[in-house]
Amino acid sequence: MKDRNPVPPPHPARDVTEHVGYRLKRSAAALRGAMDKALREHGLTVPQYACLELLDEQPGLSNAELARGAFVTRQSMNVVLRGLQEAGLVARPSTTDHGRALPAHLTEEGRDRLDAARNAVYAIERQMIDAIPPRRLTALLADLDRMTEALGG
Amino acid sequence: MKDRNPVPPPHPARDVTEHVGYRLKRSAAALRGAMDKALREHGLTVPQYACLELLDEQPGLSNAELARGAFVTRQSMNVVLRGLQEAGLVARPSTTDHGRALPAHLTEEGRDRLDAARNAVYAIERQMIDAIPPRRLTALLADLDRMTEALGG
DNA sequence: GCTCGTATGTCAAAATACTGACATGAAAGA
DNA sequence: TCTTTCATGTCAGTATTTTGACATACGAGC
Repeated sequence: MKDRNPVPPPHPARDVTEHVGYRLKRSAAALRGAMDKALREHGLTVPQYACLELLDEQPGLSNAELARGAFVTRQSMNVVLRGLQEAGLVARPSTTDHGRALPAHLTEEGRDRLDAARNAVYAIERQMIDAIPPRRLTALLADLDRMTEALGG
Repeated sequence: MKDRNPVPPPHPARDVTEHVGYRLKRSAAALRGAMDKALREHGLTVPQYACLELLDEQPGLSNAELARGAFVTRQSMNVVLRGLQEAGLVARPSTTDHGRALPAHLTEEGRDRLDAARNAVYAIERQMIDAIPPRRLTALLADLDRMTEALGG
């Protein structure tokens, strides 16, 4: 019978639910759930919304760039992009004169749909912000960034 | 031609990458990626690891309880649980004398595998913790909790 | 010119997760 | 007791995401 190998926890915690990773995942899951629900009324999924938002800010992004911006693989974003094109929200040329990357951009309808959905998403963002002391918002963002960078994200 | 409907952002931000939701998702994605990579060497997926960790701490949890603890649906956890049972890491009675919930528990091999994988996961946890000022760790956890609760998570 | 390395778009297949649905078991209330 | 309500386990189907692979296109270095 082998002995168990008790690993000292990274910080004082009585159980896994007190670990940073667990809390982070829980918050992300709550956010995802709230966004799923809110965006469903606008006929959009979370990756679709993320794609529209990125394109609104940076028209001409390629599929690979959108994938990195939305934290999914190129292949997943490709599927998302096809759906958005089929829905008439995004347009993309079939060829390009330089390189392989095909620059995507929003259509008029895409912008309208994004504007409508943004209200719902911003309401969620506000819920999160209002839940924490205003003084700590910048610190929170900075800490999230530091963790992300430490993980090579 | 319709006018666009500019929605005032929830807090001063030049672009979406400065929104709380975006940062949160990015951190969670980085964590997920790091855990995926680390756990692959131990032949485990993230949901599988989460399941083992929950069962180590609370033996006898049912499928539904594990699902809630790992932030997935009952159906998804059912697949995970089947895989772990097939791999001999988890055991579950086929019947029970009271109720429908079937209490799961780790096997000897399951505990060994968990102990091995925990080292890798704790190293990641430590990377995150070391990246932020020690004084802010408690505040960070509290803020994450407040956001989660605000979102009904 | 040529090769090597890197980045991109896309196809195919598998893995993973979800929604919808149904039957079972237990607790609470009329 | 009977009914209602709720939680659970599980099946089926669908949707989503990932891994693996390949061809293409550019730039750096020789």
